[in-house]
Parts: sequence; structure tokens; C-alpha cells
Amino acid sequence: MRRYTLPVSLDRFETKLLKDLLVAITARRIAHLDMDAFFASVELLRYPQLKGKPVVVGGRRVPAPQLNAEGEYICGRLGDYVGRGVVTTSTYEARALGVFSGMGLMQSARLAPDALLLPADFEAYKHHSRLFKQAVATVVNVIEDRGIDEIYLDLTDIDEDTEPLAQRIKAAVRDATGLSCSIGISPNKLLSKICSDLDKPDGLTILQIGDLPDRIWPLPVSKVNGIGPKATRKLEQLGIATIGELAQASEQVLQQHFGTHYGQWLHQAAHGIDDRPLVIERQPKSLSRETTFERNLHVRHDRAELTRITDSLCQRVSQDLATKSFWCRTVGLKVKFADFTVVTRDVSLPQPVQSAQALRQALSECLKRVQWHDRIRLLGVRASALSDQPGVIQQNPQLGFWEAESDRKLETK
DNA sequence: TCTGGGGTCCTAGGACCC
DNA sequence: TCTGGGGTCCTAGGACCC
Repeated sequence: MRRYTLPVSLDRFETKLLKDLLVAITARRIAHLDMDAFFASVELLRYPQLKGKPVVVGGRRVPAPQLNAEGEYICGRLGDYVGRGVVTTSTYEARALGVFSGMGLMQSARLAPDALLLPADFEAYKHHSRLFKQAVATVVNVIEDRGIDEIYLDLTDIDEDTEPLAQRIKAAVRDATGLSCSIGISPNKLLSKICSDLDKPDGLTILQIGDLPDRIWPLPVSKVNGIGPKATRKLEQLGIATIGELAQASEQVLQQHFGTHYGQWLHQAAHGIDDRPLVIERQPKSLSRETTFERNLHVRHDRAELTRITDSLCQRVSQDLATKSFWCRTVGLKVKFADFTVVTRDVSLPQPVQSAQALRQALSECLKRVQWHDRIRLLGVRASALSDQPGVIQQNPQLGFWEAESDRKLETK
């Protein structure tokens, strides 16, 4: 049978109620399951001959591998890529060469020119995502979906020891997909998320709250989900590099530097405290589409192309809304300039809308409020304040913003 | 020719209402 | 003449995550 270990800091809490609550929280058994190098592994299922080689998935307009006369697949080479794409994911062999998700492909090509380059195939990944989640659901019924390749599981009410249960889940995933995953199990989501990463690939890490000082505190603060690059750098400047050092820092000092809410959260996170429940069902809050251009566009000289792109973005968002049977009352514009500054403009409408025409019209209001100080790198359209009810459609003439814009005097680099 | 695309949540100020 | 708060909505920006 399972045994529960109470946190050392329990003495801080004086009332019995809080103690009971804490016992209830620490008694949970939460798992985080993360698929190993998911997109790359799905590609290797299709192209098993690439196993063991450095493979990178990403880019736009990357050709799919072609069969040659000998029946071999010929892949693109990373060193031959030209464009603005980034690495979506890479195999462990490519990671060993320094190529990680989010890097520019041109940059990664300098590190690993002979790595193989495959286009991302999101339909295939979504298919395998459904397969692995269905497989897990045959073993566990409390599941929080955290995106295409990871989930949280609540194992508290399953009457089976932790390790065999975890092995059964891993076997179910492997049988259903041929893919491996890593699992972390602890009393809460925060610690389980850290744990699933400790023994990758094909890992299993089980952590009691008492293991915190030995297993978690030596790790860098960036391993905590919610401490990103900015907070890591700021903590470093305060002389805090590890989670243990963060745990030693005074909560008051953290709140001074990071604000009341985030400072308190940092302090709790470092002590392994996290009582968030699993979120089983979630309604989307917004839908958006954005696109980075092959070259930076000029607000006047490239107005025909800008018109075409905004129309197409509105059509795609409108289609997404229709597919999910949503209407939106707020429409947002995102502009990224050549200097990488980003501005957003929102407009809220009296009635929820769905049509591309209505989105375009709202968007033209947003476009008027932007200062065009540089060439444009990216445009995005967002629909928020979603509802499942349509509003009264109002007919208004299309404003043709980019046409009007061409008549304005602009200071553009 | 470094740096994608899809999201969530938080903060903060101003408008507006009671 | 100057003096309140609280609540909600809207907008803009930023950090962070997958």
C-alpha cells in the first residue's frame, strides 16, 4: 500500500483545518506523461531507415521525402535550407549537435548541415496524439489534456501500486502507437512535470514530497514550469540559480522584485507546493491565425499583397470559428515589424460575428490605429470573447484599409 | 537572411456606472 | 471647492508554454 509523507514545513501551519487540507493535497498521486521527441518520433515511424540519424522537423515549403528508383527515401538536407523557418522539433541525435526546438533553421544548419530535414505534418501528429490519449484512457479516467504531446493524470483513486501502474500506462501507449513516453509521478502537477523530464527518453520518475531537497532543489530554476527566460535572468541577478536557492530566498524579497502574486508563487513552487486540480474540460478563449512573410512588406508599396494576406487570414479565422461553431465579439490585429517589435489592436463589437466580411471590417478599425514605423514582418488576426451564439449581422461597406493607407504620408524605413 | 504559430494568464490604466 | 470607493469592461503589452 502507498504511504504518504508530509512536507517538512507542516509546522508552519497552525490550524487543524489547514493541516487536513495539506494532507489531502499531498496525498494526491498525480502523473505527468510526456511523449518523447513526439513529432520526430512519429516521422521515424514512417521513415524507420532514418533511425539513429540527426533529423530535424520544421520549416515551410520543405518537400516531403521522395522515393528514388532503388526504393530509398531521399530527404532534404538541413544545410540546403533557405528561409525564415524554425526547428519544430529534432531527434535526440540532432539535439546532441545543438539543434533544439525554436532555433532558426538557418542557424541550426550551421551546427548540423548534414542533418536531415523533414516538413511538419500536423495531421499525422494529431492522429498519433489521439491514439496515445485513447490508450491512456483505457487505464486512467481522470485526464487533463495539455496539448498535442502531453497530459496530466490523477492516479489517486486507482487501487494499484505506483510503479506497476505507470508501467501499464507506458505499455498501453507503446502498444497503441509504437512510441515511448516519459512519466513523472508526485503529489502535484508542478513536481510531476519536473519529474517527467528527469529520465528522458522512456523514463519513469516517482517522487515523494520528502525527496524535494535531494532531487528537485539542485535543479536550475528554469526547470519549473512558469519560470521562463526573463524570470530566470532576473533571479540569476539576485544570486538565485537553483530551485534550492529559490526556496531559501525570503518571500518578501521575491515579492519586492516580482510582484505580490508571482513572488508568492515562486516561493511556493520552490517548496513543491501546488494544489491546482486537473482541468478536465476547457472551453477555448480565443482563435487566431498569423503569418510571417517571406520578405518584410511595406505598408504602401506592398498594399496589394497586404490586402490579399489580411483577407486570407480573416477567411481562415472565420472558417475556424465556423468549424467549432463559435462567434466572436472581439477582433484583434497583431503586427510584428522588421525590428521585431509587436503591436496589438483590439476592437469589441456590439454583436458576436463569424463571417470573414465582418472580421475584415473590424480589422480595418484596428489597422487605422497602428503607427507604421517600419516594414512589416508578420500579420495576425485573433478572435476572442467567443460565444456559441450568433449576433445580428450588420451590413456595412468594406473599407479597403490598405487602399486608403497608400494615400497617407508615412515615415517608413 | 538569426528568431514560427497557436494558445493562456496576468497586469495596469482608463472609462463608466452606482 | 473638494471629496469617495467598488465593480466591470475594454485595451495594450508582456511572460510563458507547447
